[in-house]
Amino acid sequence: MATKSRSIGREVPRIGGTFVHFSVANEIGQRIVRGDYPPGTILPNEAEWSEMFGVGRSVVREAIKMLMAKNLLASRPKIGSWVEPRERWNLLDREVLTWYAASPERHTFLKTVQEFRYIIEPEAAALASQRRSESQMEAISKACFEMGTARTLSERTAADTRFHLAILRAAGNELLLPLGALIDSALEGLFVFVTREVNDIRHAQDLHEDIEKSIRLQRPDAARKAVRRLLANTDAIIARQGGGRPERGSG
Amino acid sequence: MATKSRSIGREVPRIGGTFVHFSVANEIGQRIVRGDYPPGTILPNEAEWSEMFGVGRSVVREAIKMLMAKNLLASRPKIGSWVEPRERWNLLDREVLTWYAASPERHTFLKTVQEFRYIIEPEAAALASQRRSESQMEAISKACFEMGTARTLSERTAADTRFHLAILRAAGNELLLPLGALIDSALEGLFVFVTREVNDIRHAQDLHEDIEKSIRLQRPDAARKAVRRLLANTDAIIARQGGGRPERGSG
DNA sequence: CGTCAATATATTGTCTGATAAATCCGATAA
DNA sequence: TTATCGGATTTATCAGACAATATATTGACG
Repeated sequence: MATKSRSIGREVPRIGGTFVHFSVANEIGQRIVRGDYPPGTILPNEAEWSEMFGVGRSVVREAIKMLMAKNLLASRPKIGSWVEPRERWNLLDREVLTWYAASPERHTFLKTVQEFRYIIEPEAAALASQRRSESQMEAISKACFEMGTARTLSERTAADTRFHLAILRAAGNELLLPLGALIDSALEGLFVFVTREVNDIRHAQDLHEDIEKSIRLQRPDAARKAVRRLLANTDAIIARQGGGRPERGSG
Repeated sequence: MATKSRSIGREVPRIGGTFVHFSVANEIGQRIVRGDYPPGTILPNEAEWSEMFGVGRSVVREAIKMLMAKNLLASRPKIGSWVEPRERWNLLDREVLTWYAASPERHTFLKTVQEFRYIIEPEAAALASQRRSESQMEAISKACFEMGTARTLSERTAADTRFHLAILRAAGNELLLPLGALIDSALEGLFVFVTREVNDIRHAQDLHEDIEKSIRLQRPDAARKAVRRLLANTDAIIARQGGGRPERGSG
């Protein structure tokens, strides 16, 4: 026997922490969202997963429980586990979003997220204009400033994320906070589209500063409109760079 | 010894299905959201939960994994499990919402949800006006009609929920679907406030029909405004009935 | 007496094996 | 043909063990 199970976890790519059940949940979750197992499909049973990944059954079970908590699947004795209909998925869950963003449908994902941002962010900015505390304003301004002085693209994206998150926070409605994950994955997904043209960067920065100013001056309506302009600009960049590649489905 | 563990599960109230780990997750999750264990608190360890609820350790672990998936807690060897900062909670998760709605802070919850609905629902209705298919329109109209003909209050609430859900669906953005849980718990929480006055019911029904009509006639702007009127009406009812009881915090 | 390193200890992480419960499916009988 | 019963499969749950890890204590050394 010897090193029978020493290769554990080599099969499944390690992700957060080094805990095996996380990796397993990640792997199975990703497969589901990616479409490997369409809704209604009966998944491999626990013993099969266990052997497939080279981990104990308890690990598989805990991973499955995590996915059940996100409504990606459900299970019953004698039946096994099956993928839930897409309607039931907790799409707004951070990890599910990440898996979606990494799936073949990432273009659809990006489009959907962008549209969703049009719903959320203008109102969030408007609320922030009315409610932001001084320290919240500072956080917003700081992130905006750091966007301008960032030296690398990823630094800029990080500051960009902080900026939008700070606005959500300042809006003073805690239900908005989980949507930070959304913006997070959106900006990350946008990364490839983002232009390096100096003029475009300058313009984008101006648009961000418009938002910052509106919130600072406590002008909800101006903030709303400024956010819409920023989103429209982003859409334009996506269309310009990614427009040549038609997606399957509704052309 | 004899019936040592025969009383299993009697300790913890059974909820969904009859599965013990669900009940345990429910109990612990509810306690956390309710505030029994404030963020940062180290929770009882697995052995203690196990004994406390009279269930096996694996059940406790699976329950904890479910709560970890909702970002309510995290854990490390030697440390134990601790409650995550509220900012990280997946507040938009169906079960978390349910626990929140049942907590002592349910009034705050209701206020927050109502405000959130102002952000989401007008835009959802506007999108639905533009995109609804015929069958989606049918679902909306049917729910609206059934609200009018409902004979009991709970029947009416059920139809009300179906109505708002159908609009979300018709909006054609899948990220909106998880928010159905939000509306669900909102209407359930509103139940106690809802008036039985015939005039009020008549008025509320008119407001719903305005929305239905706007979507049917594909008038986004009218739909948006109609939804805002409905929400304002709801707010007024809450204020009228619950206004006498001042909440702690910002009066 | 103070600082640093080794060690003890407590807790989760993981594995293994066994029993219980639930449900589907087929066989058997009316 | 139908209804009932039993077998088989899968998850649900329990139990006990060892591994990994991080805190806390303790001891040695300066």
